[in-house]
Amino acid sequence: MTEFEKLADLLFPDITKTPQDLEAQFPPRNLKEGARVTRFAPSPTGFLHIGGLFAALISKLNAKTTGGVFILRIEDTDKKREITDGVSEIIKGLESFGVEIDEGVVGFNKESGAYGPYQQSHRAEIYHVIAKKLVQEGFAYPCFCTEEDLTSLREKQEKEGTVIKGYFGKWAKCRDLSFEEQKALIESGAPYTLRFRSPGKEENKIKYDDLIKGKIEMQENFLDVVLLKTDGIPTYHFAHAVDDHFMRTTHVIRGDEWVSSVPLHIQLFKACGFRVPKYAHISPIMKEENGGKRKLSKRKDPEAAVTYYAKQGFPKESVIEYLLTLANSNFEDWRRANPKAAQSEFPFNIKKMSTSGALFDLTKLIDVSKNVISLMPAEQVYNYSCLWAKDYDEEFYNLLTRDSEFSKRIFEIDRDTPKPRKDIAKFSDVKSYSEYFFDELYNNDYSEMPENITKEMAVSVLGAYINEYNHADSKDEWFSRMKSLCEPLGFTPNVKEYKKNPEMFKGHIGDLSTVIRIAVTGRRNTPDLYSIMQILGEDKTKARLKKALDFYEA
RNA sequence: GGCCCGGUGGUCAAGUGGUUAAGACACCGCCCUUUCACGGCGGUAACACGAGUUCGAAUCUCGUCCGGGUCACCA
Repeated sequence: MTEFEKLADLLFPDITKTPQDLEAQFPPRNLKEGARVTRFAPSPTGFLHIGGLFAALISKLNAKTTGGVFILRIEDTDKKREITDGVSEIIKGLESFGVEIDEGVVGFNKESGAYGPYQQSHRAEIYHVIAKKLVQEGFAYPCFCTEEDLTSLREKQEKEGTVIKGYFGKWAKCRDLSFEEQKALIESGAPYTLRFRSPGKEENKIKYDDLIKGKIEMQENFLDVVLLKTDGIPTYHFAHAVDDHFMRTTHVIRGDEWVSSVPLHIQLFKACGFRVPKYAHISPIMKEENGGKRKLSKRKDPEAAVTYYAKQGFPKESVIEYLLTLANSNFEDWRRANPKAAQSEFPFNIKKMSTSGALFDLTKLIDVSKNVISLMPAEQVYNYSCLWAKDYDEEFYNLLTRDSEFSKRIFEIDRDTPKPRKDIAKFSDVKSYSEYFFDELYNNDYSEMPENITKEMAVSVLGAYINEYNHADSKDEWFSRMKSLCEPLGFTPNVKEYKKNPEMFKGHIGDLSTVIRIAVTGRRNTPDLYSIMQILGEDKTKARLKKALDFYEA
């Protein structure tokens, strides 16, 4: 028995399983050639970042387009960061954007799949089996340095001006402790971490091919990083290697803050005897702040949280649609060619992802969202609006649902046409878009009336129109009637004619309809007036016209 | 500071030695039009800088500058 093996037994007396047992327990997946296994592995902070959603989406797409598997794993190795039920928040977030989890943590205390547990806090034994093997092979050793030791080490390195800081070479005090020293310390009950005995050399370079960033050459890792913390829980690096190996992840897709640890990760996979997965590092979504770019921040930027979009009333389809435009620049071309195709049909290609971080563009999101909503059937817009209002504007919710048939007709205006209107970008826009349909919200003081329309004009137009109004008119009849009203009142039905000789008329058909429009809706700008009056109904329309007439006559 | 990545209009971006340097959003103008929206047409606006290599550089090389990331018993 070598001293490494003796040390391993001393460190992990209870571990009897072997790496081979784990290999057998978590065998290679039986998937078709080219199928990718991806995963999203957040820590349960109870906060789903838009960048996290983005990474999850990309991972999901990669699995889906190749017939693979998308896993949700929870990285809860840091108790300090964890909050109560942060897991549900993440699952809910993913679900509410339609990013479906194939395997892993699928609900509160619920897992599905044969490669679990999927929550790192439940995988202690698995990590220890591999840690033991590393010790046996000399790839890991116990380190008894305290936090104070490490702080003073850093200070010394600072003072000496060492270019590279960290635990390595002559600084790695515990790396070359003799077995007797280690044994004595362990038996004395001294706390220790387990460190990687890096086989790397400072002067070596390694190369790897990132699916997004391309070929990258970096210095080899030679730092003896911590694998297991004092409490026996693994650090991210170690957990990453063990989990992604035994979950048989083929493609690790994550934020690009990780590229600098790739050399470490590759080394770790190799030391463990694992096959190195493919890496794809996604650039973060940024925000502009006084001329500079910075990552969207959880603390400072409300739009960093995925819940922000729900609060604003952006449909999930819009957020995903926007994210897809950022992900693959040919998405918009595809969308133009396939306006009604489901997002899932887009042939996503991870190699087409941009290598640098995009600024989040709310204006673009709004545009994308208007398009998305304009193509939804009225019923769906109505349902979504109700869902939103129920949570964020109860009063409006009550109005919307009071007479659902009536409300739905509002959304039908100019909808199923080749050129649908694009008034609504988010459901919080619906109230102001539709308020004049509801007496409770309609509060007309006629202040919108343009200045060129005098009181006398308003009175004559309204007076004549009320007499002529016929609710049974078809749209064409209705408009003809408006036109025929023009001449007796000194208006012209022909706008061009008016523009040629403005002095000959009091106004044109547009001015006339403006008077009616403001009387009925209180606005200068609305969708098709005929539709509005039809929806409002004869009584209400007439009452509003009459009320306006009274106002101008007074 | 070391290491890594990146810099094409305000934003997202095509582009891999020869292009009038695409397209989308935003902005402006015109047209359509009963208003608005939609739609159509047009416009303003970009290869960070400096040296090379080459007949020829946004594209290749080097340097400079700027931006981002990372250097924990956090992920």
